[in-house]
Amino acid sequence: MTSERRYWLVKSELSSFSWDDFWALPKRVTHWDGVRNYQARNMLRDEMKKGDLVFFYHSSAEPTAIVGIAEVVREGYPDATAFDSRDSHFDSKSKPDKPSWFVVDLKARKPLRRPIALAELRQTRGLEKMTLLQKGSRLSVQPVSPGEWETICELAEKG
DNA sequence: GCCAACGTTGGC
DNA sequence: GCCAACGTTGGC
Repeated sequence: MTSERRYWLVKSELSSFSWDDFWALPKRVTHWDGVRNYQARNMLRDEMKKGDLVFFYHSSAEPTAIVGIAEVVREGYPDATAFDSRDSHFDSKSKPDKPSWFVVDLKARKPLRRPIALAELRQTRGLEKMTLLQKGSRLSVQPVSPGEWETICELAEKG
């Protein structure tokens, strides 16, 4: 292995796919499908590598928070929901021989000892540059720096 | 290529 | 439910 493990954060609306839903899946593995943003697509397709670790974040929740840690277990491959006309994420412009959208497989590894709410992240020194905290940041897949990762894990451990 | 209109995200 | 911020679309 020449490359360092990298870190990411994915958002999910509490009501559509929660950490508990994730944890209850067979093998705790899911396809991270339905992403329809090119910046996020590029990360799913090109950058997220097997073994990378991923914070799982609840949006539209009370409170919004990072709640668990997942791992990339399969690297980018075409998003089948884009090919299915009955699926809400169907995209007629995406063809199996020239797919527009990609997924990775994620496996739920462990819940944080306690959820870390957005408000707490905002108050934490060292996280000022975190993508999640930038004004207007809406990316549903985003990079997390090693320093940010460590800071947040320590916060969760402190209890 | 510009940019107004529109749809979506997501915190509050 | 509101609305600011953002990305995409499409007329010109």
